Amino acid sequence: MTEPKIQDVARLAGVSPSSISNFLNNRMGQMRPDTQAKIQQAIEQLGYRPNNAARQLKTGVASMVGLLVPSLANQFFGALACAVETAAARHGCHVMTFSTFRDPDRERAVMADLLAYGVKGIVTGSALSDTEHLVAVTSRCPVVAFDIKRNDESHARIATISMDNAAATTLAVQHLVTLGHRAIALVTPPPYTLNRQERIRGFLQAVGAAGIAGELVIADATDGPSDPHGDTRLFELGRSAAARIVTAASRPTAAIAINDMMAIGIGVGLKQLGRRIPADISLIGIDDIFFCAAHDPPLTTLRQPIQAMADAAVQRILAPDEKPDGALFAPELIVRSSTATPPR
Amino acid sequence: MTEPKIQDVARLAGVSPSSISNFLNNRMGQMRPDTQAKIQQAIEQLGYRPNNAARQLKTGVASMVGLLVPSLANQFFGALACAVETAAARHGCHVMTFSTFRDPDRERAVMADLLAYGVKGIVTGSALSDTEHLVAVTSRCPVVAFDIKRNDESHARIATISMDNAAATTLAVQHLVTLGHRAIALVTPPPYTLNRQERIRGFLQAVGAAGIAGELVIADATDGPSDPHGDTRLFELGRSAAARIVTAASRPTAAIAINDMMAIGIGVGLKQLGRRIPADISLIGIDDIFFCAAHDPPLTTLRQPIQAMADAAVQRILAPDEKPDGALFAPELIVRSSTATPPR
DNA sequence: CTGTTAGCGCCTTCAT
DNA sequence: ATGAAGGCGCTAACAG
Repeated sequence: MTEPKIQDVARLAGVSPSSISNFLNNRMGQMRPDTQAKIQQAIEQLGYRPNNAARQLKTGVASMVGLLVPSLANQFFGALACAVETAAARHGCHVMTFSTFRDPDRERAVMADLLAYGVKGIVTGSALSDTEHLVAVTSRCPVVAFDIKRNDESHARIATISMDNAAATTLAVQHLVTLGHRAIALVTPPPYTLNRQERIRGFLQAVGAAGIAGELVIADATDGPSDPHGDTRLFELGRSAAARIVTAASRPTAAIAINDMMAIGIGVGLKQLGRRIPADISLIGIDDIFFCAAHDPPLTTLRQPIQAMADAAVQRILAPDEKPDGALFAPELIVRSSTATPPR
Repeated sequence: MTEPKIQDVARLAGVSPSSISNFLNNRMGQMRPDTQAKIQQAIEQLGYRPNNAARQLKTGVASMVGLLVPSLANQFFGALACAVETAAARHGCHVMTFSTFRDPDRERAVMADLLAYGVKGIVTGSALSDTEHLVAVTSRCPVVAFDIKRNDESHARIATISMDNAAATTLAVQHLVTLGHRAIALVTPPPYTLNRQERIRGFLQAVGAAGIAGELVIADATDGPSDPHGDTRLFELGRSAAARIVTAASRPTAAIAINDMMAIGIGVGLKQLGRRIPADISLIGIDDIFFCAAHDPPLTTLRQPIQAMADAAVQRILAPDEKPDGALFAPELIVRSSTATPPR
């Protein structure tokens, strides 16, 4: 239970602690090979590992970046966390992840915890419930946001990573139009976030450009069970929205969901209503979470390039001098089996 | 970018640093209320947060536990990470999570990283690819495993948290037998882990006790794409195993999958073969991941009490003196719509 | 090329 | 009830 320290290694190797330190930090510029060998052997013999706390205290920086997500139990954010971990590893960094459960107080608290750990920067995939507070954090370390509510001047110091949300819905509409659809619905929760607003804008624009009917279905259910993990709510919202798609005035033959979770809910709702997908109605999601492939039928979707986005987010923090890797990331249309030509 | 330190607070509050320290550690025994108030105000005014690295260096322990999972992109382990985070929070602890991607070298490396951070203990949900190494780690800090390959004497120092795996399959069989099934298949990858062996044992035993036919389908595909995230492989294995269920000599009218991911794959495969669930064949999974509810039809499953298990794992590390909270956790049968009476 | 030294920010006796 | 002092393990000058 008592770890060997740098002095123990130095003693065993017959050199001074600073040589060990140099060795550990790859400052081998002027070190004789035999010294290196001795050090290496002493380290292994003792099973020595440098104490991160001491190192951090001395250097002032941890080799950690912080990550905030609504919940790791949410498939999308689990995948995001995985991508961020991979991205950080490329820079020799570790990731400390916190779930906020969409609780503003908890969000504030874990931000403070992250700061106390001396993280090099914070990536947040959690909605910004308290903009003021987040902005304050930027004075302590770089902050990169994946989801942002507004995009005004107060966020100048918050870097934003985003897919081209308008392009996603535009591509979806174009795919559907090519298939022959003339009336399409977009199903979304209330557009509180910029992401959603952009998706709506892209939808409206594409539908207008194609000269077809666009039906906006805002699914809002305050009666649902509270949902700290963020999965259930969207799913349920989608399921209950299915009826509104079916009864919409413009008689849509296809539905675009604000994301895959909602699409899956819509799929279940539609089937309960006796509609077949895609024979009666086509369905498209956004994100490309794993279960799109397992859905019945496999779900056509617009894939978010999560790894590329995570790479960019981490790069903004750990290598801010490199060229900012693109502003908006392009969604990729993944055609599976939930879209087809409209009935009749 | 430069954090206030304890001295700054002391100066502003007009007291000594140690009073601040006492305040921070709730050693308020002899402190005058007005002093406390001054300190409190100074802290808020400066936005002061104690430096974790310094605290840890001094006290020797971090308030962190480590968590190893194959990948957070895997739904089950995302949920597990979430549960562990919640459990640790109850003890005022944070969690540092690493994905191993089932790479033994990486597993070793991140274990070492965790040790270097001075974690209080390590929870591993990753298969033990290198038992020797893990055992070595137990001399540095407590280790709790969720999934273990063997259970021999060498693991005496590794605490194990497990659902009663045999009970899960037994319950599944009993549920099916009650429904009227007389021939049941268990579909599993090769039983490399104790978990799987136990599930098989429970299955065989229950099937024998009921006097019905039990078909063991070992799905083994080395030709599949490598799958660092662990989702795809099981899904694909399930899908390709569907044909073997259908053609099995005992003509099973129901299938139990080793877990939900595989069950979902089996479901897709069965449908591709033209079989309806549950009309033609019943299907049961194990775990109760979120998508069971979204599956078509909603999947009957044996729920793992993840939160209770996470609580127990964390307790073993952070409060080892309390009574060990049960050895085996009971699975809970969640009946949805994928099971019904057999055809004819 | 390697050893010596002086803290990093905090906590913990021990005095006061 | 509060202040002073030493050191946790490591790194980064600077000596030698």
